[in-house]
Amino acid sequence: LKVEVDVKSLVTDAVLVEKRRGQIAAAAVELFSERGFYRTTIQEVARKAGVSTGLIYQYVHDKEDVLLLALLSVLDAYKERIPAALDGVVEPLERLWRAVDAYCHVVDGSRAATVLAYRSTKSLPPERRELIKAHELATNAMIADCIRACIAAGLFRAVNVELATYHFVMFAHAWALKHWRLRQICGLEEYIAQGFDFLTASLLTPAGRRRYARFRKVLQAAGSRAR
Amino acid sequence: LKVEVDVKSLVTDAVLVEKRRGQIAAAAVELFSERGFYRTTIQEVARKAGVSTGLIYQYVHDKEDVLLLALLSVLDAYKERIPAALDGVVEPLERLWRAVDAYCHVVDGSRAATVLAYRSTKSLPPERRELIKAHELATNAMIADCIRACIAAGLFRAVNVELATYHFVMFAHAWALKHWRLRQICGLEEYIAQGFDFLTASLLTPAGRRRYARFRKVLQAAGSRAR
Amino acid sequence: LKVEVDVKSLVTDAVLVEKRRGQIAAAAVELFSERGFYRTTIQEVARKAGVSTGLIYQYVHDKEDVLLLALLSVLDAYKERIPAALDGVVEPLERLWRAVDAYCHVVDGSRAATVLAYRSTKSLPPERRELIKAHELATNAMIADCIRACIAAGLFRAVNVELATYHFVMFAHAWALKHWRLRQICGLEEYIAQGFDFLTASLLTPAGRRRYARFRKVLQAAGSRAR
Amino acid sequence: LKVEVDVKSLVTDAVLVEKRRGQIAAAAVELFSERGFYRTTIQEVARKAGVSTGLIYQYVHDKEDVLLLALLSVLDAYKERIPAALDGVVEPLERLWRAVDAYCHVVDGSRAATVLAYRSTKSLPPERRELIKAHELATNAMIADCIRACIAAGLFRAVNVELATYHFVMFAHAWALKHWRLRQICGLEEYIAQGFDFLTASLLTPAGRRRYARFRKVLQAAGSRAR
DNA sequence: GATGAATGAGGCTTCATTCAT
DNA sequence: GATGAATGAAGCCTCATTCAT
Repeated sequence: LKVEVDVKSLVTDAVLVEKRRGQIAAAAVELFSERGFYRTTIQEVARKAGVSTGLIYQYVHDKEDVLLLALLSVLDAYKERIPAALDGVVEPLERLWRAVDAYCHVVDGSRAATVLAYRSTKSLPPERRELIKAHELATNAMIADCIRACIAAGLFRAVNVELATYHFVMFAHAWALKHWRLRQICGLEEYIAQGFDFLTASLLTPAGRRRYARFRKVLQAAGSRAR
Repeated sequence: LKVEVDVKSLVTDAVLVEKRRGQIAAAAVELFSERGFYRTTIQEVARKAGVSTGLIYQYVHDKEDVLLLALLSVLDAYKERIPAALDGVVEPLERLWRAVDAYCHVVDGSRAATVLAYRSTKSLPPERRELIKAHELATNAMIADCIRACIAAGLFRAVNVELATYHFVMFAHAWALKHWRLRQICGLEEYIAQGFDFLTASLLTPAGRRRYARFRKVLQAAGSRAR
Repeated sequence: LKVEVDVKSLVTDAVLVEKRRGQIAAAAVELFSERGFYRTTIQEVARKAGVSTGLIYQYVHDKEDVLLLALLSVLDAYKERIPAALDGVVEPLERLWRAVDAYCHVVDGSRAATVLAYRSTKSLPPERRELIKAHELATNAMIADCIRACIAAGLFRAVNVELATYHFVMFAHAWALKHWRLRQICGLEEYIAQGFDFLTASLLTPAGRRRYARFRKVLQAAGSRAR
Repeated sequence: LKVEVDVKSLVTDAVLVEKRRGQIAAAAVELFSERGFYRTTIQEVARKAGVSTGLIYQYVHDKEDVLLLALLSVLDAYKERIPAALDGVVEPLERLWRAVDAYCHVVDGSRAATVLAYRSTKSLPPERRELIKAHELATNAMIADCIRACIAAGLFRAVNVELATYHFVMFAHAWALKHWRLRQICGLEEYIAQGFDFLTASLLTPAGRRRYARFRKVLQAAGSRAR
């Protein structure tokens, strides 16, 4: 858990701070996701984290800071998993696919936390909220970069990249936000495959289309192998 | 405000109930949107609604019921505006466009309320939550029907309709959910136009494409006329 | 209890506000005097006042506001009793004596509260503290006026009136502040008589001295009659 | 810092105990004076004293014991400074003047601490409180002795010595207690001079008056020399 | 039907004190 | 002897809900 913010702590030992905040954030994500921020008490977070109530306030200023810690720990997952998924992949279209695939899998892995972000970001004071937005933009940029590369390679039309990015982002988030319905329609892999097809169809140039056609089999084969 | 649920009221006069609930819901939407459900007190709702605290509990059982009232009043807007936008339009593609356009405008008209729905639906007890979901599905169905009509008319490919619908729905919601960023990129009309183009490109058959090409000018002309 | 300050209240009925604040202040004076401000809980104040905890916060913003109410209610006693004691008395020396006598009796009547003022004024936020100081100055002014009249009548030397006033004021307060020792030395009446003699001896002109000599008997006779 | 009480310490080395308690008391006086006893935390005292939280509890049993230490360290100042000021002076009137002058200067040197004593003594458990009272009586006795000497020398009337003492004591304390107002009226030296004049005028016999008249110049000359 | 004062349970937060290192 | 992280009881304050008028 890398928290770049100065959620001030009374404790000096940096390693310990890291460890405790990790515990607290993990417990908070779980409880806040389940019950929501306001329905969860600090006592419950403490109990689940296996520490005392007072301890939390040595590592955090506010209950709201606990929320911040929780949200950041979720966002950090994106920052780690997407680059990891892209590692070593050079072909632009494949990179985009990997990024979107990773994104959706992270979302799937912590659907409740994703929903939590939508529910609770507004519960933060403006300054904290900005931090969350910055993280989101950073994540989006990873998708946007892939799209830009596809355009540069002549595979995609020259669209407004950021708007296109939001289609992909909302598509990933929807898996969590509308999971209550989507899960009745299809599984995650199919959701990703169909969605990627759908969103990509708008973007592909004729050249891109040819490349994609060849590609798909490989990708899907890779997909089925991986799972 | 048509609340089909039995939010039990101590008052018998149906007309009065309707009126009071309208007042309460309107005040609640405003306050909940601004401050969130938990940060808003019933006393504040009462003050804004211009009634006494006690009165609210004669028309509602719970604070959660006030939330339900608020959310339903928002959802009702869709139920009214989308059909209204379709009224008298027969051409399938135009119907879809009108529906999406109306959807986005409703969202834009009460962005805060849309965000509220995402934030607060989970604060409802399961039973109430189902009600909200049902409303959402009903709204989605209006979009889905338009898509189905396009498919039937040979303008769209035979895709999974509900998945396609969600792309449109999320696109509309995104205008509220990500407004903090999107507004920096483009205005609402351009957002709708570009987004409709984008999502539609995936669906159009060659025949549909021709029709759409002709169509666009008309639609946009209509758009610029309307606004 | 006249509280000229805007300790804001959520309750609108002015009469009720007056009544409730009276209850709260009375309970607070008693408990704070006994146990001190910090050792007394709001719950205890509520119980003693015969109201619920929450009720207090409809008439007061803070626990500190309760302290303010308590202190002001004490200070108000001076504002009422001293003028009352002077009512109808014209002879300057007698007026001073009456004022000091009344002052000391008020202090004696609520010794604990007087000590409370010394203990707790600093617990108030600066703005509130100023209010208390203003009240104190107003009370002092009543003594000072009497001294000034004696000077004008040629009974007292022309000393620095305010410094002289403080000798009288501290003398009265000492009865409460050092009561643990003073009560072992003499009773209140003797304390007042000796103290007045003592402080007055410094001030009297020869003319004043003659007048005082005649006076004393009358005053003391009045004193013994009254008690 | 000589603490004659058995504030029990876990540490045996008497010199170390002395040193540590000195540190703690000094820090406590400063913080308690500023913020008050209850608003100051032990952690703050520890930080200001440059030691760890836990260490304090090796030299003190209670937070209340820290207060006791603090109050005693203040009272000790009187015990040292007043005798020092009297050293070598034999003339009774001068001795009284020196004692009062020293008293007022000590008060002035730690006005906040003087106020602290008035605010916080009641926060001590009765047994501890007695200790403080004993110290105060001891200090008073130094003044009382001077007064008694003046009476014995025929310079003062035969008044109730202890009551007279309290006039001087309250006069000194008032400089701290009412400093917010007194400082606007005069400086310390003038306060002392005028006050001494005032209180003394009541006591002097004709013989004393003559002696005092001669004396005053010397005293004031000494005063202006010293400062 | 409407009012709004009153209730009191519940949660966040502080901080004196302890204890393992 | 010293440290400082950890504990958890306690208190202020909020606010959903009730009920007498």
